[in-house]
Amino acid sequence: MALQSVRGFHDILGDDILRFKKVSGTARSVLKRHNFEEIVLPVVEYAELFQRSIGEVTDIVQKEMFVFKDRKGRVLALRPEGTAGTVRAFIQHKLYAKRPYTKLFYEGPMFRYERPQAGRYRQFHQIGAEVFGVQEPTADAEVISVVYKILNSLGIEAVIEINSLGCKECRPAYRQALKEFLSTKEENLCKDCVSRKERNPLRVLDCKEKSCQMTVKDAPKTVDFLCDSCNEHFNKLKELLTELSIPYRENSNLVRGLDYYTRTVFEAVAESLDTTVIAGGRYDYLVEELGGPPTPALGFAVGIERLSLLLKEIEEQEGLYIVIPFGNVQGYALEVAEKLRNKGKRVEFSYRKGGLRKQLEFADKLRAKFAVIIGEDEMREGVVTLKDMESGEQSKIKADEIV
RNA sequence: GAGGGUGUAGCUCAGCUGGUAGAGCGGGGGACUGUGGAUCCCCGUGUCGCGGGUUCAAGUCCCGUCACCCUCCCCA
Repeated sequence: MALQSVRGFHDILGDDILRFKKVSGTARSVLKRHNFEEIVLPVVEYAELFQRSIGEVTDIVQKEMFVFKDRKGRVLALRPEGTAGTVRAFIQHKLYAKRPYTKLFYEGPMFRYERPQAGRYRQFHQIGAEVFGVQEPTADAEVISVVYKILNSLGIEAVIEINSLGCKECRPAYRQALKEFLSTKEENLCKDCVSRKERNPLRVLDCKEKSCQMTVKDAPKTVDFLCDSCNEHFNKLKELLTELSIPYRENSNLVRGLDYYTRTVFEAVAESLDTTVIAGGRYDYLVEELGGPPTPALGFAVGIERLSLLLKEIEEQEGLYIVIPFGNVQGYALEVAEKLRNKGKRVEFSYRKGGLRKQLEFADKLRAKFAVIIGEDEMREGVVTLKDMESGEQSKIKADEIV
C-alpha cells in the first residue's frame, strides 16, 4: 500500500490551515486580553495522571488512551486532554505559592483512540485555559465570557449551555435520588443506560435515546439538590452572565464525561453540527486530589478542528504582489521584489516560464492583487508597470514609489 | 467496540447482464519573448485502495484487509 498517514492522524493544509489558524489566533487574542499566560505542556505524561484525574471508569481512560511503556517500563500515555497536565504543572512548579491565583492557557494536539468521523480525529487540537485559585463565580463568568467572545469574533453560531453539578456536600444526595428514580424506570431505559445507571447515573441524563430522554424529563434535577452555597454560586453566575449580556441556556441535563467536574459545567453546542465545540467547567477538588493544596479551579477547551468546520469564509490574506520578470531583468526584478518585501508586502517572485499571457494567468491563479511587470523597457527607465489585477488598470511608476 | 455506505487519472465522477479503462475540471505545452479573469490547438499506461479466490478472461462476481464517510458508544 502507498505511504499513508496513520488512521485518524491527519494533515492540515490548504484552506484548512487558514481556518485552523484563524480559530487559534482568535482564541489566543481573546485569551491575551484576559491576561492568560501560555504554558507549553508535554504531549506525554505518566498514564496514572490521567487515570487519577479524568477518572478510572470513564471511556477516555478505559478505551481511548494511547498507552505504552518506554524502555524502562514506565507506563506513559499520549495526553487525551490538557487539564490534567496543566494541573500537574501547577502543582509541580508550586505556582500556588507565587500568586493568589493563576491563569494559564495551552494549545496543542490531544490524542484519543476513537473511531474517526467528521470533526473527530485520533489526533486533534485544542486550545484551552484554566484558572486556579478563585472560587468566586466571577471567575466562572470570565471564563464563559472568553468562550462567548471566541465564538462571537469567529462569527460562529453556537449556544452556550450551563448547569451546576453541585459539590461534595450536595452531589451525593442528588446522585442517590437520581439512582432511585432511575431504578423505578428501568424498563424505559436503553441498554446502555441500564448499566450506566449504576456506574455513572448522571450520564443517563444526556442519553440521546428517545425513550431515555422522555424518562429523564421527570427525573430529579441537579439544581434542585444544590446546597446553599452551590445554589448561591450558580445564581450569582447567572446574574453575572446577564449583566455581561452573554446569552446562555440553562440545561439541567448537561453533565460532562469527566469525573473531576464540580459545580459549574458548560458547553458551546453548534446546532448545525449537533456537536459540542467548546466545553469546560469547574473542578474544585482536582488539584488537591493530585497532591496539591486545596485549590478551586476551572477551565475550558476549544476543539479547533470542530470550530474550523463551522468557519464559513476564510479571512482574505493581505493582497499579494507578483513580480513578473520579463526578459533579461532578473537582478533588477529581484531588487524590486526585495523592496516590496522590506515594506512588509507579501510578494511572490514569479518563476513561471512562458510569455506575459501565461504570467498573468499565473497571477490570476494565485489571486494576486497586483502584478508588477518588469521588462527590459521598465529596467531601462528605472520603473515598473504596476497592474491592478481587479480593475485591469496599469501604469508605470518609479521602482521606489510602489506601495 | 457495534451497524451501514464508499474506494476508478491531481479533483468530481461515468464504465450496462465479466472481455482487457473514459469525460469534465485542473495541470502542462503551443501560430504569442509584452498583457489575465469562459480565444484556439495539442498532451492522460492510471498498482481501477490492497491481497487472495472463481473464470479462457474481473474495474465489473466472491472472501479478506486497509482507508474514508455516516449512525451508535463516547467526546473537542
